[in-house]
Amino acid sequence: MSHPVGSLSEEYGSRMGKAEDSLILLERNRSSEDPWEMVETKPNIEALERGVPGLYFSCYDMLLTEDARWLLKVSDSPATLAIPTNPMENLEAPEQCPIIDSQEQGLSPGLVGQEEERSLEQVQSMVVGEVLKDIETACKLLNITPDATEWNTANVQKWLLWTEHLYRLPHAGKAFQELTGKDLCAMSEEEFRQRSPLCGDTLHAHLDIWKSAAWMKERCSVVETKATGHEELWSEADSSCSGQPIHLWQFLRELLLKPHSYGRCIRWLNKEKGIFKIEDSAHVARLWGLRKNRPAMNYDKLSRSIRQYYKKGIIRKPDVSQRLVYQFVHPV
DNA sequence: AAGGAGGAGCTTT
DNA sequence: AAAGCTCCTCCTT
Repeated sequence: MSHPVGSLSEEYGSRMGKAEDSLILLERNRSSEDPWEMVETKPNIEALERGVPGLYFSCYDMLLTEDARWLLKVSDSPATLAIPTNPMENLEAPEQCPIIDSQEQGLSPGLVGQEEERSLEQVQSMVVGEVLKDIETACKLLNITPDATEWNTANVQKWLLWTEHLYRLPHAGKAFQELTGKDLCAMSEEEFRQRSPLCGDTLHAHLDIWKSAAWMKERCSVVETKATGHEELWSEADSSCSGQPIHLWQFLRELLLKPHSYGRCIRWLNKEKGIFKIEDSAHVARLWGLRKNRPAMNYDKLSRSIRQYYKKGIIRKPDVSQRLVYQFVHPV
């Protein structure tokens, strides 16, 4: 079977080939519903309304197909364009999105072949870039390392919770209790299935992708960083790497820093004055809960914590108080 | 119904 | 001890 990622690079062909099977398996198992309310199809639709002749898609969604070449043939199909987006962080600004042009450009047959090859390569490097980026985001959010072999039992549970949450899998954490990342990595797909008949294979596939990503990071992070333009990949300059537990206000700042990923749930109203609005309170609370490993987190509790900042002079209500709008006392 | 203010006791680090 | 978490009451939008 011809897979999009398989021929990506001879260097890590076999490794990625494995991950690629995992990705396809994931697609088969994934619910057709958008697994993450945070990133809806809205941006795609907006893009369409603007008449952008490009495709915005996630690596996972792309791999749904048997062959990435379909991308060259679907630009006249709006239904295909409204692809449910990747749950994590795939919606780049349009200008940063690789755009796959279609035959609308009136290419000659020969050129079409070349273009296809080029586009395919483009797509492939994008797939890898997106996967790495998604994992990086998950790591920051969960405060775990990308290398699964370094996970302790708590990290494993976090990862499980996260993956289950993303893909609406039944909770299987108990079946993997007491297991470290090393244990997990040593387990076969069959062993995964034994522990969790319902989603063991999916979890195993996901872990495989993480393993591949860690492998690739080690092997050719420089190349990939260049190729995908994601300079911040695996960067250390983040609060999640400082050792200290993250503060709520820092976490909110981080979300605000990434409007591409979180703009649908929290955004600046006035960045200069530090005024921001929580657009989706439940979602921000869920993210905070994930970050702090507090499954019972909700907006009621999160907002109580924000209100504690009033006395400390970190966050306040803006002069004209609005629902879900807060202001950093010391904007950067 | 959802959000906001703040008290109070508890937990985690 | 600090920083939240949790639960709660009362109030506002």
